[in-house]
Amino acid sequence: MTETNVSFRALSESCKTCSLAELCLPRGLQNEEMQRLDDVIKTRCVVHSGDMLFKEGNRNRSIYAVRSGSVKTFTVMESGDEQILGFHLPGEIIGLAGLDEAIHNCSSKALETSSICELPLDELETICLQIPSLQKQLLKLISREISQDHKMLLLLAKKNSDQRVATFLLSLSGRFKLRGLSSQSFILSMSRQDIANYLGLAVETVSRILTKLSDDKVIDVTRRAIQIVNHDRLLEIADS
Amino acid sequence: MTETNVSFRALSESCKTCSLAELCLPRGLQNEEMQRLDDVIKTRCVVHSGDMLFKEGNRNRSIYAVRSGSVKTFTVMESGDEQILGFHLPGEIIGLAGLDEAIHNCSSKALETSSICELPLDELETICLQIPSLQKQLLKLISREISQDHKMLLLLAKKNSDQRVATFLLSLSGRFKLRGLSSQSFILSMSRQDIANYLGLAVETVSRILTKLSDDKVIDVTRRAIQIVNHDRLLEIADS
DNA sequence: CGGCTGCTTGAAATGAGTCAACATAGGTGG
DNA sequence: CCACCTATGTTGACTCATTTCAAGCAGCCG
Repeated sequence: MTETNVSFRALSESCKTCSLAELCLPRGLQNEEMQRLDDVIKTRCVVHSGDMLFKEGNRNRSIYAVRSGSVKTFTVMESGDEQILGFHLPGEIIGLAGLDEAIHNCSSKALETSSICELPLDELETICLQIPSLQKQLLKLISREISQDHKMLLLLAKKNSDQRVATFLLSLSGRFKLRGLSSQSFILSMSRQDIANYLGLAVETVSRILTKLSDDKVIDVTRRAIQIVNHDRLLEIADS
Repeated sequence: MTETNVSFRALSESCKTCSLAELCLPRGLQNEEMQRLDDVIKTRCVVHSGDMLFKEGNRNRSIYAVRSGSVKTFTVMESGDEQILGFHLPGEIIGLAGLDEAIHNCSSKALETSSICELPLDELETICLQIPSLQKQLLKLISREISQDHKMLLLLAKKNSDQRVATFLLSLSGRFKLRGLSSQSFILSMSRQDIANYLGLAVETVSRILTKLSDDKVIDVTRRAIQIVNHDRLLEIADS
């Protein structure tokens, strides 16, 4: 299910504070330049929970922008089980890894009904040559992805289970806030299993920690609805 | 200690198979284009074991190429202890994270006497606008960094200590081979402490596993000298 | 030749995983 | 619309891999 003629301007205005917007907004692109960007966006597709966006091994030099909803990216190990590499909210860009092989080296699946835009990289690169500030922004975006991954490496290498879950909740909270949504209360679009997988823990551990945090009045948990009651304490736990 | 006038051509020819070379070689740049690249390289500096290359928080939009020797990159946590993000061999490029803030968000320290080249990003970007293939290469390079980090996330989230150490040795082995060095026997430039830190393990665990691998005739360990005796078995252990 | 740092080894402690049972919500079909 | 069924999530008891603590060893530098 795809529609054409999605405007980059409309896209970026729908989430002014996020990666996607930054791709074109910060340097104040000219109208003509904007038009060029708009032309790049070939398709916008709507996917439903469980649908695959792209698959590891797909020959497709594109990146994708999440417009609404949320998705996860993951790789599948030889053993068959998956490792989740990230959860992606509206305005975030995915598919930045594996551009070197022109083959996606991770897969992406929708966590709920989501709207996604595809940006063919070849065309994006061409436009970057014409709009210097756009090239800069693209580099920044990718660089930020690396920084994010580094934070995750630290989490997995050094933090214990309490710290991991607390850090995870704070990360989501911060990202919701950035998008003008409540940082205090939000709905998890991913299962406990997905959270556990992402954080390198067992489902049972995640469940226990959420229960503990709830008992301690740090958060309030009702199924997938999270309310952060004591933000400071959560921060304390995350960085112990 | 810096010298000027380091040629990109010389640089890339000294390690034909690695990231640095790929930055300019694959598309067959013209001589004139090569000259532009050469001009970008401002300084080449020689650092000694323990010297800092760049520091977290430094305001410096540059990336660095390891010409000889080896370095580690790491962040320092609130608690004060460091998390090593990667070890970097000749031909590899570092400093790709944090370009978004124009501030290094990790530090880098030499593991042995090493020669490093600095590439100011602003100038590199300018040249990218003039040489389209260079822009492509730069993107590929950064993208590969992300792929590498994703492999590491998987390692930390899913692999046990045996698998981690085996994977680490195989990674080094493969990278040495890529550089025309022996993939069978090599010297570790990093301490057990650094390996443990990088792999999210305790020093003692790393030591024990190396001893066990040695007892099992999979590798031969003499202090920091490693010899891979049974490569297939090591692969088996890494992916179990 | 000390003394230092890096490495190894053993024994004990523990955090998180595994296994198993149970609870609950949401979806499906009678 | 209700009853059932399956998914997902929770909880408890036990196990085990890895860490921690402690001690000893070996190479290396001044």
